Amino acid sequence: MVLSPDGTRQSTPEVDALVREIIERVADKWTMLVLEALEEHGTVRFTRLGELVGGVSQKMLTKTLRQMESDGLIVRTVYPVIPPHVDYQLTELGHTLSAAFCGVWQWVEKNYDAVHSARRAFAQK
Amino acid sequence: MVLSPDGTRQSTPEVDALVREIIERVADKWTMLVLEALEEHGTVRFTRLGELVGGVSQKMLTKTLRQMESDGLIVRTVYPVIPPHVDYQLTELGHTLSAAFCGVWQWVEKNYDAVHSARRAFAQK
DNA sequence: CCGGATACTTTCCATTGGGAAGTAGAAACC
DNA sequence: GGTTTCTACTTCCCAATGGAAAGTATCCGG
Repeated sequence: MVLSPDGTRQSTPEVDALVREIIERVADKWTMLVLEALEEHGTVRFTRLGELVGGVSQKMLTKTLRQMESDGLIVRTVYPVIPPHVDYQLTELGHTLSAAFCGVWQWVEKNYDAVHSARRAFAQK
Repeated sequence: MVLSPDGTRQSTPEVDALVREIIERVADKWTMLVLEALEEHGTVRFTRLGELVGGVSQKMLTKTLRQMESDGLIVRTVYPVIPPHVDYQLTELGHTLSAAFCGVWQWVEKNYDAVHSARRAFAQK
């Protein structure tokens, strides 16, 4: 691995591409909302998760969860019973990503007033 | 405004809706990439910004920039000359959002290896 | 008078995403 | 014994979104 004198990774085109690809995956509203829901509620089943996230179609919820599972952010546990029982929870990696997003949530909670007044000001021009 | 004893805002359905709406706006790949490009390069013109972001169509770049302007994240300055000259820079609000996203960038730089190996492991099942 | 420069805007088409209905299979109800 | 129920999807159809490329406006330099 290419390292700078201070031990951090260097910014090579290859690394940039990898980082960029993850950013595009992670900067997705459903991913972010699922992350939040799981962080707040721990282990949650499919239907409940849909309710917690709110406004998500089952199709997109399934897709988002599969992606997050494949990226190592969540664990999907299937109990082979009928009716089906599947639940989801964050992995350690998922928890760390959730923590990284914490600053963004705080920013929104702190600044939504500012954004809305900016919008009003912009609207009447 | 509704405040908790500790002075933080309470989580009411109205506030949740506002926060949610901003999250959906901000959790967008182009918004995040534009934010990053402007944070790193300061004042940038349209075409250059497109190059810095990379892979963005002019249509989406325009749309993203207008949204960010309306949300008070960036300032758009038009110099009435020909050929046209327009440049963009972060507002103070934009800088604070960029700072909030800092943790996410760091997370990605630190963990993209973990994500990619999770993907490989997931792929062969 | 043609081409170049810049910041869009428009048009056309492929992809994405929402809504609703369908699927599986045992168990509980009538 | 037939029917409804329960959950986690999957599929189908259609509307909305986004990309690629071409068009627009305007002046200046050759």
